[in-house]
Amino acid sequence: MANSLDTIFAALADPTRRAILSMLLEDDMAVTDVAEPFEISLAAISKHLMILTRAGLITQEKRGRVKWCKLEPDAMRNASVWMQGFGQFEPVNLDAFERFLETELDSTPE
Amino acid sequence: MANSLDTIFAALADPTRRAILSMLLEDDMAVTDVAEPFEISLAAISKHLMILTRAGLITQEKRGRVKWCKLEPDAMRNASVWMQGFGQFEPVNLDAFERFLETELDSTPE
DNA sequence: TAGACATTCAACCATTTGGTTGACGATCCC
DNA sequence: GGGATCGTCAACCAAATGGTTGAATGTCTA
Repeated sequence: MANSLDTIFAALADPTRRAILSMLLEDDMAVTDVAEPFEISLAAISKHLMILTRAGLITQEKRGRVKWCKLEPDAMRNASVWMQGFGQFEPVNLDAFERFLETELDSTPE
Repeated sequence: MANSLDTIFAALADPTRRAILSMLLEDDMAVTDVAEPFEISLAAISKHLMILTRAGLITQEKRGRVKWCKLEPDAMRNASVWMQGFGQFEPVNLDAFERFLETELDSTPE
């Protein structure tokens, strides 16, 4: 299930993947260009991009032989909102909150 | 290094650990009481609590033979701030959450 | 003091993760 | 057509993860 808190937080737990997200904040990028600043193999980057895609944090679109990677900032919103639950509001039922986020995801257009 | 984004996000990626954090939102708890609702062993819970502690998300204080677990909501701030850098997701829609709670009450008889 | 309780430690296991390399399927362009 | 480029796949590896069980440690209490 894409966009679950599990996959989003797991995707964010890796520094390489967070760096990729930061790069994509500037602009959409081809896979090869994403890989350029890193010292690991292209295949490894490709795997990282898969994980980010499964988490819904980016989308990939192939045009010709180039696959373009695009940041999807909204995906982080659920995780962000979940985290806001700690500290900001008064004791709230976070289980209910998690269910709320799930139903919200189902109903979010696009 | 406690409180790094790596350890915080990795700690949050597990549903058991998120559930524990939610429980601690209500009140401080002893390890045994934390473990009670889960079906895994006490040792496994102890490990989860270690991970949450290393991430700085909780603290543990031993009084007598009981070790009390306490939520540290501030620790999430670093991660939260990092995430805010991505996109302008709207602030938490508390109204929507309240409506959700109402419909949930209607649909889940007790 | 002996037992019960609270918690961790140690050893172990299966699965996942993050990386490698080499081969492969597309696609562009000369 | 044929070579270069883009990206993934497959097989493999080491290390980390999440779980188990049983023994050990420390503390309370009858």
